[in-house]
Amino acid sequence: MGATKTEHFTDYQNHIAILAKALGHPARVAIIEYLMRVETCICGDIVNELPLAQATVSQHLKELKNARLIKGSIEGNTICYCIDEKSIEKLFRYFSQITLELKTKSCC
Amino acid sequence: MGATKTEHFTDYQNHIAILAKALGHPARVAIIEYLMRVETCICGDIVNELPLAQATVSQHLKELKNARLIKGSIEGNTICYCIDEKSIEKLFRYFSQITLELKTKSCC
DNA sequence: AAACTATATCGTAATATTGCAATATTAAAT
DNA sequence: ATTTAATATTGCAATATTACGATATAGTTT
Repeated sequence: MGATKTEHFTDYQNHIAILAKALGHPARVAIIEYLMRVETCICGDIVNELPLAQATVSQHLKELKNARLIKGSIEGNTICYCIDEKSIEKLFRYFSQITLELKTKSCC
Repeated sequence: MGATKTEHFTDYQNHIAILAKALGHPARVAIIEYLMRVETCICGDIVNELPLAQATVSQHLKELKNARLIKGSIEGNTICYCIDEKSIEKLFRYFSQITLELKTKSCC
């Protein structure tokens, strides 16, 4: 007990859940927002932007990377992070579809 | 330590995180999908639809309700659940905006 | 090479989540 | 009033997440 029973759900359901879960923490939402705000992908500086210790930020970045919401490429001494369009687009399409279908329903 | 430091983030960031977190489990994604699939809002039957015990499903429904992703109205003996448009639309707008802004950036 | 900088990993404590059996609650049917 | 049904709550074990200090790693600068 205690662990999520992923095997009972479809790949699609699991993937949406993984993406959503990765955004299920305000620090990680803040990281995405920061990456949007800066011109292109930024090298470094994410730690200074957040009210959390360096180790904690690094951990949050790792989770965003594992979910493929961001990409990081090593740029000499620093690491250049940016948003992974594909994942955001998948979420966009998901909520877009639900929003659209909801319009055809007469509900509560 | 251990608890999320919500106070350091904006209301908006916290709200997006709460909505995303609620969808951060495949069972809850499956519930949303089921509510989409059926004609209007459905009374009952959600438990039979999922590969989890009744108590577990009830808990997942509670979390979706707390995040305001679904609404439940008592209908005599059963409960009528349906998706809360406003929350889905907020997520739609969020990812819509990111997708749009990403197009204006030349990145990785 | 030694010092410095940026980021990752380890270890660990506090807290949260997941899942379920058992039990409670509430309304409907008999 | 009892029984039946649908759903919620409680209690608990297993597991995951959050946060951070300390330490490791790897590239840069001197």
